[in-house]
Amino acid sequence: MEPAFGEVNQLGGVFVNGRPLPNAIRLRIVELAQLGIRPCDISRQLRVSHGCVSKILARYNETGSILPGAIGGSKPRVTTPTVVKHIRTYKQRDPGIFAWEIRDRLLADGVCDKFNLPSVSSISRILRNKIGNLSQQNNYESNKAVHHPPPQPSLPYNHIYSYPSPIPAAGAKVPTPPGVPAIPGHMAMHRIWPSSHSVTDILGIRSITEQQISDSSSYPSAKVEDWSTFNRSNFHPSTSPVVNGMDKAQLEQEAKHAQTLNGLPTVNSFVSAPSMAPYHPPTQVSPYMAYSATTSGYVTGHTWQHPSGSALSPHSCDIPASLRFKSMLTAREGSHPVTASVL
DNA sequence: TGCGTCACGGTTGAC
DNA sequence: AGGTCAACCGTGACG
Repeated sequence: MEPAFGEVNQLGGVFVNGRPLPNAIRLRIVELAQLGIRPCDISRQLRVSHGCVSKILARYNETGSILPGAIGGSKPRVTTPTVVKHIRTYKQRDPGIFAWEIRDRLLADGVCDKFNLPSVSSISRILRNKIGNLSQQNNYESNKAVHHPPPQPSLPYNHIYSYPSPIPAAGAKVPTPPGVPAIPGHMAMHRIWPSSHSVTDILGIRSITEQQISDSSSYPSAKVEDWSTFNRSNFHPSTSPVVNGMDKAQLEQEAKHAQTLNGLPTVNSFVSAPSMAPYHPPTQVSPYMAYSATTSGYVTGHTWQHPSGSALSPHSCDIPASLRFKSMLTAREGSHPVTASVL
């Protein structure tokens, strides 16, 4: 259940306890760091605790990914994809087979050893939940030739826990698991600064804005995690109306939200925490929406609406910070066209 | 003052 | 269906 309220940290930034920061913020942290902004300044500017900034940067340096890790779930201890596949095979060959027989077979065939042999109840659960009864299985068999892709190849189950496709500083590669769409570049960004010299680009706003459309994660919550979540749940892109692991309708809706925002970049629209009503969503809008991980999204949006009517902007920058930052950029980059969107 | 680290309270999702 | 557990999260405090 998503919390109805965000919390405000010591810096005045809004966060949701237990949930990752929105991608836009994470991305921005990395971008600012790449500009040479000190972590402490990033922390103040984005109103994110320095511990968090430190952690995100450290992770980025280590993995090349800005994404949070996969939250929740647990590693399959015994019911690995391979085991499931074998159980399915046994069941297909002998629909009347008992769970204990399957168990014996797994052991006899060397699929499992005595240490990772599933219990009879586990096998029953697999039969019930993952394989279904025989008639369903037969339907599956007959249908899959028409619509369904073949069962997923068994994957080493710890791939699930590997970082979702970090893009590696050195250009290397964490392979995208079969059946799993590659992570958009902005999610595991290249460590190459955009070539465009507009401040918008320098600030990464364009990439973030583009993210509005492709980034499911208005708030990473279920969204970002989807990159890993659908890994875990054997998501298969060709069997469901999803786009990159997102429900397409939801994606479109969120994209529409993003596009129908007022469009003002609001980097300067910070409302200090003390002036904020304790997160007062007008409706049952999730605070995640407020985070809408987009540059304009995380500063505007239909979400954190201050009772006075001004949009709240969790994690947005205050004016002095922005100006300070801008001057830093100017000094650093020389003169670049300053797009109005930033100011 | 800046930053790495860690305890804490929280969320999540497979089992 | 609901509890458990182990993963993750960001904050805040400490050194």
